[in-house]
Amino acid sequence: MATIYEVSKLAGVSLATVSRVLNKNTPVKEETRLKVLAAMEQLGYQPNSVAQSLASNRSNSIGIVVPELNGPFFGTLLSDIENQFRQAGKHVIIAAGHSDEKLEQESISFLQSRNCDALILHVEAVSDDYLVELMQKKVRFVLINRFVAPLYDRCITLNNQHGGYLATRHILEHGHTHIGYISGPMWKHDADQRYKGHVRALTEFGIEPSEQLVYEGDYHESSGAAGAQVLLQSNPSITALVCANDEMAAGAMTAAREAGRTLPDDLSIMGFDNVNFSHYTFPKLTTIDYPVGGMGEMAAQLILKCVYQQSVDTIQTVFEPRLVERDSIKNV
Amino acid sequence: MATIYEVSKLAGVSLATVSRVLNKNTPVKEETRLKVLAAMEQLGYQPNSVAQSLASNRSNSIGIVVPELNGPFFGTLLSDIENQFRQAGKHVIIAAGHSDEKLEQESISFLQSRNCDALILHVEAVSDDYLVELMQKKVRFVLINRFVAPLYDRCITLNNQHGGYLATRHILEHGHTHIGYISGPMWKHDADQRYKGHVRALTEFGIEPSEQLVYEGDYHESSGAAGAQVLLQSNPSITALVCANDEMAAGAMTAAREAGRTLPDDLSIMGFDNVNFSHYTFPKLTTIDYPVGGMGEMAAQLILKCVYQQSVDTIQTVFEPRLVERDSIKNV
DNA sequence: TAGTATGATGTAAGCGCTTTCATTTGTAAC
DNA sequence: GTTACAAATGAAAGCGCTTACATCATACTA
Repeated sequence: MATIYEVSKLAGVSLATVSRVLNKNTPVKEETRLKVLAAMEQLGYQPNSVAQSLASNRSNSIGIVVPELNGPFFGTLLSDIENQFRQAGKHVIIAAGHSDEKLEQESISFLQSRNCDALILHVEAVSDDYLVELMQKKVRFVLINRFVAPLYDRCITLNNQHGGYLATRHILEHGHTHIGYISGPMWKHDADQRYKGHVRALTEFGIEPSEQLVYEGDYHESSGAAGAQVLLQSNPSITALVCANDEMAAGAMTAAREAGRTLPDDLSIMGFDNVNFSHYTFPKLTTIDYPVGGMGEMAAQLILKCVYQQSVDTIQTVFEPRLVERDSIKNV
Repeated sequence: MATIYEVSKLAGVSLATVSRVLNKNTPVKEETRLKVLAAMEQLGYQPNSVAQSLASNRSNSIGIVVPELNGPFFGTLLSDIENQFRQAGKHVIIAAGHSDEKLEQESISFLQSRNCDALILHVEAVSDDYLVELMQKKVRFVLINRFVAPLYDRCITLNNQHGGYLATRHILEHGHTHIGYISGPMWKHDADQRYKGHVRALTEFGIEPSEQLVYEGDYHESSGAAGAQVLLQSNPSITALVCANDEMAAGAMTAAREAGRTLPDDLSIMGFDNVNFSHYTFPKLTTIDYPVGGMGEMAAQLILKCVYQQSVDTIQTVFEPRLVERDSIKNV
């Protein structure tokens, strides 16, 4: 592999000049520039990004922590983030946090030791204090799907409560009054907010929220199935089930059918997230769209702006969910 | 951030000694080792991986090119690869090739410029010759889901033909004789092989393969729907549909229902891949399991062995598909 | 006791770049 | 032809580490 030194020799200029045409940060006479470019071409020169990083103290890499790498939700997120950065000549390093405090912290320090210029964090188990400390240590990062007040300007969030509200309101508008709710783990902020939205909608329609009608799941398919089974058995009068995400909704569909219900006629089911498989279910799932893609892009933009000083379009930090009507909801 | 220099000063030893306790590659007296470790602890020392890379000419990073970052298939692949490397203290840099020759090449040289120690490639558009050239340039890489003869020892493949055979044989064993086939893009090696397996099974059962019964899709859901629509309309006697992947099978289900068929009674549907949403469909999809996870792990192992000289369990390069019976196939 | 092998540690030269500061060159004003 | 100033370029010092080689202490052999 040719180095900058060989290029400089061939072009008859100094190292510094080659570096300058590379970085375009200092004017170089057009004539010399062309000589240098020709030399690079001839040698098939490729800058060594590791040496660049060491010398400039910038790695042009962004670390990302997400709970899981697989799963429809994070795939989309990663894909959109990668896209943005790729266009800017940056690259992403990805680590999985598995919703575990220790693993999340490990992932973060792993990425820091990799000299990432910035981090994008979708973390759930780590405390707010830990994140605030991180900021105080001058670590540059953006938070996705989490709001921490002292970090308000680096949080990209979804209005989860409004999403939960929209979901249940839609069901109520179809005349349902006996509505089961399968929540996510309540210690997760988004699960809590979605549930709050659900309660708000019920209240607005004059229905008393009841603990009997709530099952706390873990966002996985199997807990959706378990939840549906439990709720339908103990409350046979239920005509609709609101699930805090699509995976659990899919599980609930299976369990509901096994409990003898015909979908959607005997039971309406609502999802949340609008992940890419949600129209593979039968009946096709009515759900709340979570604009993951947009949020990922926005996180990338925020970093491009704050860390790399690039000018970007307006920054938006709060995103709004949207109802996606398909076939899983029927009038009661 | 503390450097190795400060650690050496505090511990009262030389730079080299600190480096040695860090790398564990040269014996250091236990007593000194402890002194050094204590100094590191006290300073909160974290090695600078960029400097390490530059000095050692190893970046401890592995580049991965996949067609897409989202999608159930690649999510699983990435997840398993990341896991393996993470445990070994390596990290992965991911790029999307989008099944496009130019983009795939760009991704590869992007990762090379990032000084990856090795690459894992799931590429489809780039030519065999290009890959052979890459090998000749001493680029270290492993190929997933692709066989190129001169690179035989670095290809991790699935026996796609056998998978295609298993799929169709299973349908035939259920008494079907009018079987439609929705293939992937025939220029892709796996699509071609799966189809060959299909034909082999038909022949074995004494059925003449007919072009009328084949629709060439693109592996996406929509083409599965289109394929089902076309085939069922032009060949109403079809009682089973074999799809070259699960996405298209999901699309086919929707279209079949729209064409008035009841599933699985009026029409049996077979998938391929066993992606994670395949049991969200209704009826749950019978399919061919593609052991992505295992293959990703194996690719990682191969690199750990050849590039990082770690001893690993046996290396397996050809994987076998396996039938997964669910509910989408009925006797005719 | 001298001689030699062995293990532990130190010295210093890079790895391939960026960047500060100094120098040279070119241009315009006098 | 000088002088003054700006633009272009060069020289060289790092960035934080690894590693070949040199050195030194220690233990063992004869």
